[in-house]
Amino acid sequence: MRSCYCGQVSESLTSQLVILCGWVHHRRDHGGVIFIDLRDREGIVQVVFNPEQTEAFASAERVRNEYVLRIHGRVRPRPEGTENPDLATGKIEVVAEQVEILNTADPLPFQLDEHVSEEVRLRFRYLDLRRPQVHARFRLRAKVTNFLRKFLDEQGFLDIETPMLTKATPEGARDYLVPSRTHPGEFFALPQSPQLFKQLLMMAGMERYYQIVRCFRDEDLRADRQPEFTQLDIEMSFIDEMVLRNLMESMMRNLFKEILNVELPNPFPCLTYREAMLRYGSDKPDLRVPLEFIDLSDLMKEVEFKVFSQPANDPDGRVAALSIPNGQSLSRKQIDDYTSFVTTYGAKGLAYIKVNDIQAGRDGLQSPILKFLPDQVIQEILKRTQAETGSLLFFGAGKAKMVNDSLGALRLKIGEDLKLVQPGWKPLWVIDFPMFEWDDKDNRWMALHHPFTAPNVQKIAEVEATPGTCMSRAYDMVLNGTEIGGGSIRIHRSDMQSAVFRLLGIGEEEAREKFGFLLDALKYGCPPHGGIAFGLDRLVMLMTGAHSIREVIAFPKTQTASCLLTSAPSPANALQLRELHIRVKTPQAVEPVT
RNA sequence: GGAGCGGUAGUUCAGCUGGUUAGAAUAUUGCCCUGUCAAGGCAAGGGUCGCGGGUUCGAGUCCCGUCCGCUCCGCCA
Repeated sequence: MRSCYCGQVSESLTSQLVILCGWVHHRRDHGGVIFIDLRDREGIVQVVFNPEQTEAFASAERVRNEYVLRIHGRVRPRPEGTENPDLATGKIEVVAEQVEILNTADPLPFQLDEHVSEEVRLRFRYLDLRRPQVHARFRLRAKVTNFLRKFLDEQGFLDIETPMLTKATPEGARDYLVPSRTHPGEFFALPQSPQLFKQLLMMAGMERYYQIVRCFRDEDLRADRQPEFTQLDIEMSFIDEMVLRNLMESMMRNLFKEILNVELPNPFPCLTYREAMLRYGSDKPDLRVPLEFIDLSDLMKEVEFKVFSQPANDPDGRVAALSIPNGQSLSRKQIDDYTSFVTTYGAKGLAYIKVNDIQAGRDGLQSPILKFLPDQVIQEILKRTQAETGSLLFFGAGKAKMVNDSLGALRLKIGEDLKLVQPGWKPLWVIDFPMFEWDDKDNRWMALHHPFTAPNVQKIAEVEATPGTCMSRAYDMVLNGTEIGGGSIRIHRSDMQSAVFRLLGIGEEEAREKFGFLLDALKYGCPPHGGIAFGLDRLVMLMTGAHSIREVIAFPKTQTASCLLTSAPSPANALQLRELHIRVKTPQAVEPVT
């Protein structure tokens, strides 16, 4: 049907006959000569229609934007002075001899080269996807998955599929449920991840498994969270965390080298969870922002200023500062804006000190909290923060979680606002996560990672004695402030697994019911194993410079988890519901919860 | 569940402290035009101001509710 792609017509084809297929990108009708920019997957080429070619010219007059054409034409260099350096094919043009209109097109709801709202883009996603820039992201995504498959295959990993219709899990995210027709009143769950299946594959002796697999979580959406998303899921037997991390680093380094021609560091820097929280207030720090927390908790224990002294003396409290070089130039209004920004993270306010003149001591400082702090404390603050004339110090005080959340978010926002974000790629590992986190709401321990993560101690008694300080063998890979992967060495002994379930408040009976198959499998010769899962959408988002994973998912959902293209979800008809043994209570019919 | 921003022509937007017939650009349609490449010129058509209610002599504009989109908090082992 075609002899070559539009985007690949080059000078080497000069005076040859080509057959092109594609869409009318633009049409310029000069009355006596008509130009059509013909677009296909590989690019755009200019086709010229002269009146001498009567039939072709007549067709070209009828043609409109986005008509689908098949063109026979001859390649020739453009006349001198009419080359277009902005076009890859700009040195040549194709003189049309025959045109076939393969299809007409109604005027598009929007023009492909104009800015258009995401709402309209998603409703007409198939048109949005025609745009070359949008196209490019999916081409890159395909190259990424192809590279990953090749790499893992060469490393001896087996690509094995796991069920989409599976069992609901307690803990973790809300499940998407699928009613069973053959088992009235019972439901499958779509997998939040193939976690247990990949562990079972290790117990099955597969040793190295990977899968590029869709996962489902029925939670609220964000720019980097969709209800269905894709993981690169990996599991290995007879390894420890260093083997796995080294291999995964190597995979990432090779990926970035091959796809983006970028050299990632070797090895990746590695931070403990504790250090990451201390220095950045985040377990996924963006190392491109050259600002760090300065801890002041010890300094504030004795001050009379309760806002600082109280958290300083609270074991769960924290006082920390963020020093902004040249932050003095921030206006009162900007500081007010940052204050209301941190209140969304639970902060009561945002104390600050402007350093107008570092030489002038207290007189060189400007701050509403100055009067509450003794000279010696002020001197120590200035010393620790390495403040200079022009610096602005922000303070966070309160529960450690709140200080970390608010100051951590402020660090990123200021980094962006003041253009402090360094260009490039900053990957790192975060390790030594706590095994458990106390949940005040439910009054119980929660697994920070998931309940199958191995503690970094051998003895069950040790875990049970010190759940609050016990570390896990989990690791996260972070890139430019985004968590792109996480995993762990797993528990491979049933007694340890039972103990962890117990600590999490999962009783014997519930553990049997929900995870009986896992506990059984652990008894029949389970190898030590561990793995990791990467958020493929997030990874590709970063690699393409997109600001949302929706940009790298062909047909994404909106924030309320609906599809503007297909109008899913939609009501089921009565017959379907009857077969599934389901009766729907419409929202109006639901009795108010008392 | 909560906070913020937005919703006006097919599209992207403007529309001031409420006041004639709601504008621009672009797209569309017609005519003119032989070297453009976001072609150009002339002309025309195109509006449930998201939806519902309220205030007012009068509402795109003010108030209340609601729906939709986006960002964030909660949530996401």
